Amino acid sequence: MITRKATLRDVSLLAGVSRMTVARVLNRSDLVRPATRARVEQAVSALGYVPDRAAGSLSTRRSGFVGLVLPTLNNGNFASLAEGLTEALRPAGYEVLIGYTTYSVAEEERQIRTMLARRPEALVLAATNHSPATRRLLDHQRLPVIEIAELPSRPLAHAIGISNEAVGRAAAGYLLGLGHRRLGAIGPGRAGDRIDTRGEARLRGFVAAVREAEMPTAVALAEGGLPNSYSQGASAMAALLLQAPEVEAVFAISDLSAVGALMECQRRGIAVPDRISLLGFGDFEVGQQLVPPLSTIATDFPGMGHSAGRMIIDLLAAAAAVPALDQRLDIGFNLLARGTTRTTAATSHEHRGVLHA
Amino acid sequence: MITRKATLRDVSLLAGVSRMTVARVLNRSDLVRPATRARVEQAVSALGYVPDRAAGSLSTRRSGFVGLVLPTLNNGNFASLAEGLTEALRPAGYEVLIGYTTYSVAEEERQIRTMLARRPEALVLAATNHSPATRRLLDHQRLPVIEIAELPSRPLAHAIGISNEAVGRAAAGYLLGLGHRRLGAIGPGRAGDRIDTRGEARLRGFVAAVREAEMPTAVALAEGGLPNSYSQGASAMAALLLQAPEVEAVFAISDLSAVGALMECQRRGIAVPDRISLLGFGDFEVGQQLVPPLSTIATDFPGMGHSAGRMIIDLLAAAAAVPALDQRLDIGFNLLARGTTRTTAATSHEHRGVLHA
DNA sequence: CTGTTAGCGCGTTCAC
DNA sequence: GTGAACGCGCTAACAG
Repeated sequence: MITRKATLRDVSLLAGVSRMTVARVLNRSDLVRPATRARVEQAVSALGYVPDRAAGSLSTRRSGFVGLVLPTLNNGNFASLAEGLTEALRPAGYEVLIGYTTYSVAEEERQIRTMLARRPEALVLAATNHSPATRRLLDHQRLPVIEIAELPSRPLAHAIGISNEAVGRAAAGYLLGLGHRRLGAIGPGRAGDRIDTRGEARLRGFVAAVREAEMPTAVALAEGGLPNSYSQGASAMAALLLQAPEVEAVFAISDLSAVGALMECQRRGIAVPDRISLLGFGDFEVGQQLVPPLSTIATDFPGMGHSAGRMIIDLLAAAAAVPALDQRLDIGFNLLARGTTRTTAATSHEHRGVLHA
Repeated sequence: MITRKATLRDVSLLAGVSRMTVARVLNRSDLVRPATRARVEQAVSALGYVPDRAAGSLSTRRSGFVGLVLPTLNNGNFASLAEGLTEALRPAGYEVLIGYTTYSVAEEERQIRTMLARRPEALVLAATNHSPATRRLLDHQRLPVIEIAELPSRPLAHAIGISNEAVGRAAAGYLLGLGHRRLGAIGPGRAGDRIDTRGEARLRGFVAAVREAEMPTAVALAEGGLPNSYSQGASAMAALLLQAPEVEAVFAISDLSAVGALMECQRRGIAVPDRISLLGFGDFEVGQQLVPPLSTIATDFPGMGHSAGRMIIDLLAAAAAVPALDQRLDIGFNLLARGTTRTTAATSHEHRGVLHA
């Protein structure tokens, strides 16, 4: 048994053919005689040979990688997005290289730089505020970049997602429509350069819409920095109740915090939705099971990942042709009125988000 | 502006030096005159040059990758494990390449083969039942393999984790110690070749211990296949109540199913823990916030990932020296008696898992 | 159908 | 301090 990893040459020697023939067998070219092919395949399995893609990539100039940069792995929505992207890309032979930034802009820059060294064929970014250096870096590479889960005002190139500000506005509109007059929100915390820009956009939209309706609004931010979590939702709810004891309806930037807030209400004997209506975002699975089930705003995270994958496949196939125009795909959102928001005859239970195709 | 991606040569041409000098600057060698270095650095940033690691790896024969194969991304415990591993490895310059198998043995084989083509320097596997082909494949590669989150009876090499069977036994022992006599369990479903072997090991341990105590036990498996989820826990609980209406204490294979089960009880007006004690596994964050807070068995997933990272760094550093013996690290577990299990004077609230060092 | 030649972008000698 | 030559393992292009 040889002591280093088997190479194409080892296989070719064992099979008594040239390296090129082995390569043909491996790449399913049908210009190889069955008998030769069999000898090669036997040698491959005898040696436990696995082709070295790094070497192959160097030659073909195609890495087979698509990079995905997420704020965190520990969030079901992003995990679903990653799975959707992976599944769309797998049939086309691409692998997804996942990095996470803990919501830090500086860390995003580091991650992207590290990924670029692996020569990804496309990049999917779930953050939308990038450092100037990141923007410059990306400008120099000729590779498709898709921003996802938001529709940035200053996009790098393509974007697939929703307007998080519109989500916040929809939340406000819905709660006001229910007849609530004293609104509140639970927003994401910050820590250093770690910022949940999408969450803040939802919060911004919410506050703006409430102000425009000339209603009072109170906001409590989760302490202890990101990522959003159940316990932060609970303590933010406690803070909100201190600040605005008469609050009637609360929009939580994430289901994670909404669940924590709901539990805090239960511990305090505050009836939901009778005394306080509660609305989340993200449609996390746990929300459906809670008693009462959580009202939330849903958007299709696996679908976003999948769309990004399809877009990448198209973009890469058409790369030789006309350079594509930057695309912008709004996948919309649904407000799911379940058990934590007061019901009135006046409100429908399905509120389609706007779709700018 | 050049039209292809910048290379070392492009930088060297622009800076008016040789490629070697650029390489020296990039690799922080101090044998370069400051003035030369400055010129090079300027050229690098002007071109937005990022070194090609695939080419570098080919030359150094070090990919800088560590592969991590998970059952699913959509599980907080595995996400934490991945983050722990990534953080331990980052300072040493390794990147983590994550793949997931949806609990399928065949898919694991495919994933591992794909990863091996990227020449990882080590592999961390969160599954413990591998196909014969996978075992053969791994035998041919000379690379450290760590199985994680379980201590397999037939390990490939190194292992870091817990005995999931011991977890099940501890669950049974604890519930029996509380005075419960009619026990039940909610276990993982199956679908085709998708199997949650760790979950099944916990279930096996639980059932064995109950039988040894000569008590009756009922088991309901979640329908609809993997992964485990909140809704499956709810429906499994419903099935269990049908099958064994008088059940007094239930062990759920995962907090995910435990939460679903708890909610199902709330919907049916079944008092927890007064009528039924409920115990989960995994210490998911949501459990702490629930009312009542979920009793569970906790183990340190980020810590496991971190330990694996440290082990890999050590193994790789010592690679030249003596081939290391296979290591086996039991990180133990804690039973956290919170609000969903009946309290008796006889039980302590901390039950340390056995530690076989 | 099969083999030969050249080169992908970088690191590692060794000279200068 | 700096540079030239060779090779990592593979594939593209052409020859036979």
